[in-house]
Amino acid sequence: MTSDRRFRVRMAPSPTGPLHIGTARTSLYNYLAARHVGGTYVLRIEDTDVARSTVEYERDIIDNLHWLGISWDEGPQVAGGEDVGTYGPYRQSQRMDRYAREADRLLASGAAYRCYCTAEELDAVRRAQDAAKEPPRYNGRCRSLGEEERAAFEAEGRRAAVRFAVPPEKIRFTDLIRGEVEFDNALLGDFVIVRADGMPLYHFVVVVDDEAMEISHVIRGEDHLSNTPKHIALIRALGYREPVFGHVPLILNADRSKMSKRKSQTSVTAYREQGYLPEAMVNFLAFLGWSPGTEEEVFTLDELAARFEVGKVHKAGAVFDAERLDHLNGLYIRALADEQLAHRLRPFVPDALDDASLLRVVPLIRERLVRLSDAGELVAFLVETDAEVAANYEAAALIPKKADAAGAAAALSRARSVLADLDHADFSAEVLEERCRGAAEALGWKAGDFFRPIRLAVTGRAISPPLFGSMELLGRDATLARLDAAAEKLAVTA
RNA sequence: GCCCCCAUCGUCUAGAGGCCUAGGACGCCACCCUUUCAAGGUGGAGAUCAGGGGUUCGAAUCCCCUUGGGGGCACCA
Repeated sequence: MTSDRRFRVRMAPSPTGPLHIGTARTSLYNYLAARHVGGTYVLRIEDTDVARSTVEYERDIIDNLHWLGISWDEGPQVAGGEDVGTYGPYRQSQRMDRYAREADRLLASGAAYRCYCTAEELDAVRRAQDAAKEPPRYNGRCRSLGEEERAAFEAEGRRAAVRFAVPPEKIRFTDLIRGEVEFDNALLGDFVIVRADGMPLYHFVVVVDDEAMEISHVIRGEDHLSNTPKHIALIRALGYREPVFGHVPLILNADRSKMSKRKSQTSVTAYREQGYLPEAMVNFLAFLGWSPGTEEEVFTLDELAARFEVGKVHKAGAVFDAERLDHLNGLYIRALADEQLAHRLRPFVPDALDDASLLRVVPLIRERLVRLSDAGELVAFLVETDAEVAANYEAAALIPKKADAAGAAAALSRARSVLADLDHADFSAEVLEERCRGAAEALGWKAGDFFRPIRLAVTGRAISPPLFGSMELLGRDATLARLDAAAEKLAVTA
C-alpha cells in the first residue's frame, strides 16, 4: 500500500469543457499533497476524445489553474504550448503509438480480444438485460471467436474494437481516504479499451500513462472509485506497478447530487469573471472536504501546503455553499492594500475612471465589496454625466417623509449655498461633513434626513459610498451642478 | 436491477471511548455603532451526533442491521 517510490502525482483534465470547480479542487488537493512532501506534480491533458477536445478548453483549464496559483513541474504550461518534463509527450493525443503497442501486448497475451459487435447489437443486448432486470454488461459473445468466425466478420466489413477480458477475481486495495475497499470483478463485463476506429479509451490510457509517467499516487474524484478495480486488473495484466489510490469526495449541488452545470455554476472562469479572488477560491475549495483539525480557517496557498494531508480528507461529499465563498471573498478583499485592490478592480470598473481616481475611491468602497464586480455600481456616479445621474432617480424620492416638496427644495438650496461657500481647497470630506451637519442643525433637520436627498442628488442612488468622501472625489463643480439639477427636478414636479 | 461509498446544527466542519450538558465558521435573528449600504462589535436561536440493536464501567466516536443519500455499471472522461 505505501509506496516507496518518489512521490509523483498528476491531474488529468479532459479539454472537453471549461475548468470545472470539482476538477479545480481535485487539482488543488494533488498540488497540496505534492507540495507537502516535496513531490512532483504533473499535468497531463486527456484529449483522446478528439471530437470533443479543443485547444480553447485546454487554454481555459491551464489559464484558470494558473490563476488559482496552482503550478506543476511537468506538462504543458500554456495551451497548445511546449511540454516541460522528461516523461512527455503530456497530451494523450500525442501518445497513440504507446497505446497501440500496449494494446497489442494485451492482444498477444490473450488478456484482450477483438470484438466485432456493432453498436446496434450491443444496444439490443443491453435492452434485453434491462428488461430481464439483469446488470447491463457485455455478454462476451466475441470472447472466444474462432479464426473462421473472425474472418467472416472481417469479410462483412466489420471493424474490431479491442476488449479487455476481465479476470473474474476479487480486487481489494487500500484507499488513502476510504481505507480497505473490495470489489468483485466477476460482476464486470469485458470493457472496450480501443474503439473500432482505433482510438484508445479512458480506462486503458490512464493506466498506461500513469505507469509511463511513474505516477505513485492517484488522487481523483470519488466517481472513479468503482472504476479502480478495472484499472487494477489492467495494471496486473500489463505487469505494471500499482499506484496508491485516494478518492476524494464529490462537490455537491444544493440537493446533494454531484455538482453539475445544470444546477450550479461550475466553471472556474465564471467565478473569476464575477470578481472572486483566487486566494478566496483556493481557501474555500480546500475546506470543502478537508480541514486542518483546528478552528483556523483562513489560509494562504503556502499555509495550506504546509498543513495539508490527504489522509485527513473527508469521506462524505460537500455541498458548494456560495454564501460561504462570498464571505471569504469579502474577507480577502478587505485585507488587500489600496494599490493592490485598485489593481485588481481595474477590469471591473469603467475605463473612464482613471487610475488615480480609482485608487482614491478604493477606501470608500472596499468594505462594501463582496465581489470585485460589485465595484462597478458603486463607482458609477464618478463617471456618469450630471444628466445621467439626475435621470437615475425620481424627483419624489428627494422629498423626505416628514417634509413636502417646498421643504425639500429649501433644504437642497441650503445645502447648495453652504457648499458653494467652499472653494476647491476646502472641498474635503471633513469640511463637507462639518458644514452639512451645521446646515442640518440650523434647519432643525435630523442629519440623516438632510443627507438622504443630497446623496440622491450627488450620486443618483439611495445607496452609495460615504457621502462626503464621494463629494470630495466628485469635486466642487460637479457636486454643485448635481445639486442644481436636483433642485430643478423638484421645481418641475412642484 | 447489481456493485461500491457515505451519514455531527440549513451549509462547511471540530470531534479519532471519558476533556461533549457536542466547539467553530457561514447563513439567520436581536441589539450596539452609524449619513445610506456595508463593515465591525455583542448576544441569541439552531444537532436527543439518521434510526435501532449491541460491545464497554462509559460511545458522536467500535461492531451489526435498517433507513436515507451519493457514485458507478458506455466503442464519454
